[in-house]
Amino acid sequence: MQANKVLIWLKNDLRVSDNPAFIYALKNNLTPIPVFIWAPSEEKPWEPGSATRLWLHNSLKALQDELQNLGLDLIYRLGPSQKALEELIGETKANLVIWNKRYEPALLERDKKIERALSKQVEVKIFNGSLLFDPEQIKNQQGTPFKVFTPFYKHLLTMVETEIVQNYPKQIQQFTKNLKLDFPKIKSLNLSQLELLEPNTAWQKKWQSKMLSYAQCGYGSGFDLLKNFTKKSAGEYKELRDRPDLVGTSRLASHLHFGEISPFQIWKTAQGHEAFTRQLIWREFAHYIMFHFPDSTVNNLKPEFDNFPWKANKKFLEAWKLGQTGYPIVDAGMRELWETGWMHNRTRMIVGSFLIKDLLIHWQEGAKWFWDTLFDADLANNSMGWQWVAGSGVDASPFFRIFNPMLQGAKFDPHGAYVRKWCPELAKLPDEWIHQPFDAPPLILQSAGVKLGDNYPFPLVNHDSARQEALAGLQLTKKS
DNA sequence: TGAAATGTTGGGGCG
DNA sequence: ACGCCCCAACATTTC
Repeated sequence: MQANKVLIWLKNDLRVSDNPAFIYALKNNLTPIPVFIWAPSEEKPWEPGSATRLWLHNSLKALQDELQNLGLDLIYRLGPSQKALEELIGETKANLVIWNKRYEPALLERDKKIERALSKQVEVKIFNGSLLFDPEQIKNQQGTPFKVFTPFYKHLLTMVETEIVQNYPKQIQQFTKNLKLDFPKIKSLNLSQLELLEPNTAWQKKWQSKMLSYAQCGYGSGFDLLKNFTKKSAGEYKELRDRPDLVGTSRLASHLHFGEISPFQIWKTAQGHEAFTRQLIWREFAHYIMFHFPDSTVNNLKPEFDNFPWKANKKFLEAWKLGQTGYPIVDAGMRELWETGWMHNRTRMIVGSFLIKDLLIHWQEGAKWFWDTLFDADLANNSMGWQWVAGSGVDASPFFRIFNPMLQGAKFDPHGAYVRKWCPELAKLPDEWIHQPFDAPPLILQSAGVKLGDNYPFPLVNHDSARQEALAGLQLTKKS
């Protein structure tokens, strides 16, 4: 007897293990037909950025291999998503369509429409494959959404324990033994026909090939990363995670974002390393806030910040993007991002504070740049991170908490190794001046080969006076 | 998941 | 010996 066929509409769940949609199909002896549909315009206003496309291309390639080992093909189509799905239903005679949710506001809305439309002809099932808990499940005692992290965290901790004990592990291997697959012939585009890698200019092409060398995609490399991290670094995570000059973080963010690995798998594997697993709950919190406050990806959660006298200084913004602000720790971070598609979390906070509170540029500009250049660009995390730094979000850092780039540098990059790596023109400066070349005696600069205004820029602004200006601007938000 | 400004304390130098 | 000042070290408040 032929098994019934089920369309699995893949999104940011590019794995087979612990993937609720695949598990459902295999548990019920259905032949899964995995489909990926490229429809970037449906994600507006946050269409996939440049780094996202590169990672996605490679991640799909990795998944395709993984699926082929199971005897499955990955079908590629172009959007509109609804049309593509309806055509596939016709071609495959599938009577069930399933997918794992995405929580971005535009996609939640799109998928609701598609669910309504498809339900007229087939059964539709929707799972959560990317969060420990669906944001809809979680309410405080008053029945309203949590707005502060700590109570949210405590609330989730108890739920996570129960959930893991009851439902984990959900490895696909349990189900593949009895697979009797008869995968149908269906026409599909090639991955390259999706044109995820279509640079417009020569420099984009160069940027791409450089960036691709940093993109180790797929379930396998993600899981290796996790295992190594748990074995070697997780114990020191609490002490080292704030040190951009050392390797102290897991670097799992992009794997998690694209669903190459599930949050449960990470939780389970890293269990007991509280400082680390706590970060997973921050990710939950970010998605939770985005779900309950969908316009927080574009608007201040605290509306009084609309009154802040932001500056639209293109020159400053460009200098920030390229790592030419004259503040070494800021420039090192921005150059690391541009070069590798990743930036250390501590440096993300420093460059964010600098853009907002020293250059007085709106956090949306920073969010857009990160969105385009980060491999791990994730709408929930990105929006929460930037609103946190700006002080305009829920449970955010207060605006007046302004990072001093020299002190942050001295504290978290004490020997300047991080700065020396990404700003080689400063490499010969002694530790004492590495985070503030503009204060160094001329002779020291000279012997280190640093020529301010020539091979390294003068500071765009003076931190002390910029800070005063930011605090004055804060007063304006309190009026009216 | 700051930093600066301001306040307090206590030890030591010194008249 | 004593009071006074200085200032480092630490604590508290403020932005």
